[in-house]
Amino acid sequence: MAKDSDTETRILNAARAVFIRRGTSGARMQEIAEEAGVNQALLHYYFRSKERLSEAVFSEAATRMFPMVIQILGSDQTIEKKVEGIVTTYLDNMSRSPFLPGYLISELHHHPERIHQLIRGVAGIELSTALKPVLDKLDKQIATEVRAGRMRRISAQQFMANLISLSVFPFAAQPMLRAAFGLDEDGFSKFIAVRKKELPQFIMSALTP
Amino acid sequence: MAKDSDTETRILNAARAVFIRRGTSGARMQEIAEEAGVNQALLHYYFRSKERLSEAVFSEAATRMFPMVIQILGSDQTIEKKVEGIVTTYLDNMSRSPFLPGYLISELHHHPERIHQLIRGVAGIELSTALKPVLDKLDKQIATEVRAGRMRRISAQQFMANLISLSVFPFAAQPMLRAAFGLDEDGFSKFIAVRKKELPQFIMSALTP
DNA sequence: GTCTATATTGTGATAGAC
DNA sequence: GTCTATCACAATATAGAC
Repeated sequence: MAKDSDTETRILNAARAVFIRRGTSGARMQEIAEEAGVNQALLHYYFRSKERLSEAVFSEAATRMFPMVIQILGSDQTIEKKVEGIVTTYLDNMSRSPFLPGYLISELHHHPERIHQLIRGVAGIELSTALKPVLDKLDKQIATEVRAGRMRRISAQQFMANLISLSVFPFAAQPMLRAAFGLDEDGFSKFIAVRKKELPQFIMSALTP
Repeated sequence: MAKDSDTETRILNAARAVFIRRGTSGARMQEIAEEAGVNQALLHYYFRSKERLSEAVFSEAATRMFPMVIQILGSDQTIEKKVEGIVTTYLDNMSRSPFLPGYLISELHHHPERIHQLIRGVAGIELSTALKPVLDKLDKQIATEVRAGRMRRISAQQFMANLISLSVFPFAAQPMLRAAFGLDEDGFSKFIAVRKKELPQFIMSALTP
């Protein structure tokens, strides 16, 4: 039911913006209150503490990041479709939320214990438990392709790490890349657009014997 | 001359550990003082403020990260040697400082203005200015290879982004990868060792027609 | 150079009126 | 549900003795 201008929703929206911008330690309840257009006491009325509010934001962010790769890599598509699916899905998603990767890396770097909070919120199980069958299935699929001479040997782990690295890192390192290449916001978007077109070919070419 | 147990050096070492672990906002002067085995007042005696101390740590970290790629990609080696050089250098360096990428991404994400501090400390010039001739030269080198039929077309920017993504991202996302793959510290090291061997082949295969 | 106070401000959280 | 006022403590920074 909750209208988009519900006080609780407005607070959560403001919290998301501030936590992602400042990080959990750098965020101030006062700034969140201002951005939500309410006073600081209301934040505690709805979320009890800064800690709980930050957990709500983190869980939501993690949920937007992790299920996709599991769903796509665990599907019954060809390797080529999976590569395209990961690249397209992540580049599109991250283009809409370009600060998500940096925020998640930052949070997990400074609060590694939060990793246990991952996925559990969305599927009720541990991340590695959810991923295990996906990796096993992918290893088998790759083995079949290798035997048919259509693919070079690579473990599902390394395969997945390469896909995510190539798709997500440019967003996580966006400030560095922009400074290094001298790109403004629009230039960076174009850089990503090129990537979206070329990355699947690049990866498939690396996988083909 | 400065002995390794100089008070100033001990403070800087402690600051490096704490800032990298907690981030600039999360770090506490008290924790740094404890880790250095001195009291809080001495931190201000040597570095005047938390801000300045954090700048010292950040500059040092940035300097350990960025010059390598410029040096290697700007050299006169073959593309293959450059790929090998980047992968080996970064994987070795990051293995020794596995928290560096996460720290730098985190800092630059929450304090993007710090980007201007980059490189200037080491070469006295802007990052993009230092990189421009390197990218131009690399573009020419790639064009030559393409004309000779030895390489697929790719821009120096995308080429460099791919190299760094594949080499650095796994360290930046270390907490996620370890949770996802169920790896302990040793398991992660082995994962990186495999990467060091396979990544150059993977990349060269992607670049070859 | 190094220490022990201490000043001063910032910040999460709560009490209580409306 | 929402506000103002305020508490309690954390954290940076400084003064001044040794």
